[in-house]
Amino acid sequence: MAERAGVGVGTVSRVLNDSPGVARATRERVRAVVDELGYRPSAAARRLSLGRTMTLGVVAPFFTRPSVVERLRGIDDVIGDSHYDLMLFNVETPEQRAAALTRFARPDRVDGVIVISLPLADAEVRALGRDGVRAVVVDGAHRSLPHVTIDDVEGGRLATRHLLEAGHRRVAFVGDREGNPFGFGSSQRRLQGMSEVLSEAGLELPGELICRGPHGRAPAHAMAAELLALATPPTAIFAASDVQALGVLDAAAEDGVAVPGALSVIGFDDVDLAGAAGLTTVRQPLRESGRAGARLLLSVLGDELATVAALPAVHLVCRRTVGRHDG
Amino acid sequence: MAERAGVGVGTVSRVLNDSPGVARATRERVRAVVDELGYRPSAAARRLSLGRTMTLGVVAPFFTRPSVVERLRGIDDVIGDSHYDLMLFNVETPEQRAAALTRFARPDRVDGVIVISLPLADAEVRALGRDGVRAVVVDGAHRSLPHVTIDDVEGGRLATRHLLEAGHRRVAFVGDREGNPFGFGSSQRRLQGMSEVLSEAGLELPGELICRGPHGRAPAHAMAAELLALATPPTAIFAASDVQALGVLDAAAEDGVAVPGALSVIGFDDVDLAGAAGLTTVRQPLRESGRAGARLLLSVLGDELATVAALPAVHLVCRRTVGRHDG
DNA sequence: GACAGGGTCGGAAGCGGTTCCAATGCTGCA
DNA sequence: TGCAGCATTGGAACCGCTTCCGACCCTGTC
Repeated sequence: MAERAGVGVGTVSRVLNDSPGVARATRERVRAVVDELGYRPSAAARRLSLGRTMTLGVVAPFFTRPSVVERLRGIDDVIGDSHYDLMLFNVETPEQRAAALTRFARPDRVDGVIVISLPLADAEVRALGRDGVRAVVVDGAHRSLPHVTIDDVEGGRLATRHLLEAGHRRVAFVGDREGNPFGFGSSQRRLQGMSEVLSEAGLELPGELICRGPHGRAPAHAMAAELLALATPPTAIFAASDVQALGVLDAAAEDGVAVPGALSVIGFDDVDLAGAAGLTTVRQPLRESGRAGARLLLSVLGDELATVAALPAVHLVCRRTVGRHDG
Repeated sequence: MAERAGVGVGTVSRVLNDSPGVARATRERVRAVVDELGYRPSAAARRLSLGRTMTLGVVAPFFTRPSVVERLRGIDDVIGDSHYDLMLFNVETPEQRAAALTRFARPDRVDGVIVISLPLADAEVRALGRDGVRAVVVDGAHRSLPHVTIDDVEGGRLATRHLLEAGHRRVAFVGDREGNPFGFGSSQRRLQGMSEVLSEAGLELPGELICRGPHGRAPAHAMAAELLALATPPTAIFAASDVQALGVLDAAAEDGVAVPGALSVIGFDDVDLAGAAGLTTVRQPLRESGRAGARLLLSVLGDELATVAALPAVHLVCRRTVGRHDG
């Protein structure tokens, strides 16, 4: 913006930023020249000068999980309406995980990050704080970080009670491996809710009925196949996610086990896939959690006074994969 | 990086960028100090100085279409391994569409953009060129832009032939509205393939069997309901996307029309949902198209000599929604 | 021994904004 | 009429990096 408007650089800057202290006439003249020239200030220069990037990052085990996509939608709902740009960092390997924190989540790139489904170590959180990168966690928690989570334990209870009410007594669990670097404490907590309900009902949960492995449809398929091959196979399986429930369904189909006739299956999340597959599941507010996380980050950054509304509670969505069992 | 290493700023820069002209001893000394101090150069300053952002943008009607998510996966596969950051811009309204081009796709934010499923006007392409923002198009085409597309017409033929071979003679089409600002020439081209095959077979395609409306499951549901309410309803429906096919399935379920007994349905894309719903569909290489688009952009930017491999051709995936019709 | 020329290196300028401070012009009041 | 004080404005300094140019040191050559 050559000072073709006949004013100083300072004045142009003030006009563009709606800063006070510019006479109305001047302001209008500058504006006229600005859109006559189609002038757009350089975001790059602005970032350097301001020391803020006006960019927010999302770090997530991204495309491998439909639940994450749904959360991203929620995040975009909010960020899209703000003045921030949205940057993505996908994590699928330990190297990427490290890179996300050391190279991507830095103040010269982003003002803040939303971390999805990734447990953060204390040292990592400290590093973030030291660098001045604000962070919030979605589907996870850290003592010193704002976070949004759902009641996974309750979700586990809901699912299990539903199975029990349908008459099942021998139910198995298929979930994520504990303590993996990309984990999912959530899987473990869902199992916990399950255990609670089971033991309240005076039922056993033998180790052979607890399967944990890598996330994904195929691994779940394999685990379910083992369950079905047991001398006394379970009559119902609770999967810690819909994707895994689909894997269980695959195994049942392969073995010719009727669902819900011979085997009942219940999932968790209620992603689109679950609806299409007619899967009974525990619904968690995925998109809303993304929105809440984004709002949280904006408010931490001081950009929004907005209150972050409470998330809807988890609840059961009954479809066609749970049937009565009278044993 | 205070010049604690006892060298000038120029030297530090040269070391960090592996530029020549630095004595090996000096280079090593600087490197030592760098990681002793945990020093990281500021991306913001670098961008300003370089005049490049080392950031790539994706502009897409993002979260509303699972096919787009799949393409994004492919894009991330490639960009994640490059030196570029990935920025996202979601388009769902005409305002967002305009903003994407005037505010987001600018040289101070991104070096290049991948435009997905959005038809670009000549003026828009010119503006991009003038600003020096490189662009490639995925699922779309523009005379003067590199692009990756599949053979939609052939896909339409494939689907229709399959239906014809199953004995159907009265088949309908459910697709996207023509010429919408977020369109999808692809829908139209798929219809074209359908028409070709139909007329080669000496069959009619009356206007009442061609339904076009907004993209999405619900609108497709509504359109299919109208088709089913016809005096002589179609015995098969070709939907221009899986999402729309799902909507057709919804309508059938609502009306108690058996699929594939009384109605056959075939979709397009083969997204996860299709598999879960047992939908017969035409598979297009979504993820690969994302990868190809990203490679194309990198090569346009001169960052990659990589050849962009040809995409696999579209082909039929037969599942459970197409049945024989003997009329 | 003087000098040309290559290898290294230091640091000023420049990228394009924001912001702070000083300068200017007016207004109102004593 | 003189001056304090506010509104407005211009522009230097600065953000942290890259790059270009000039300086310096050494070597080899005649």
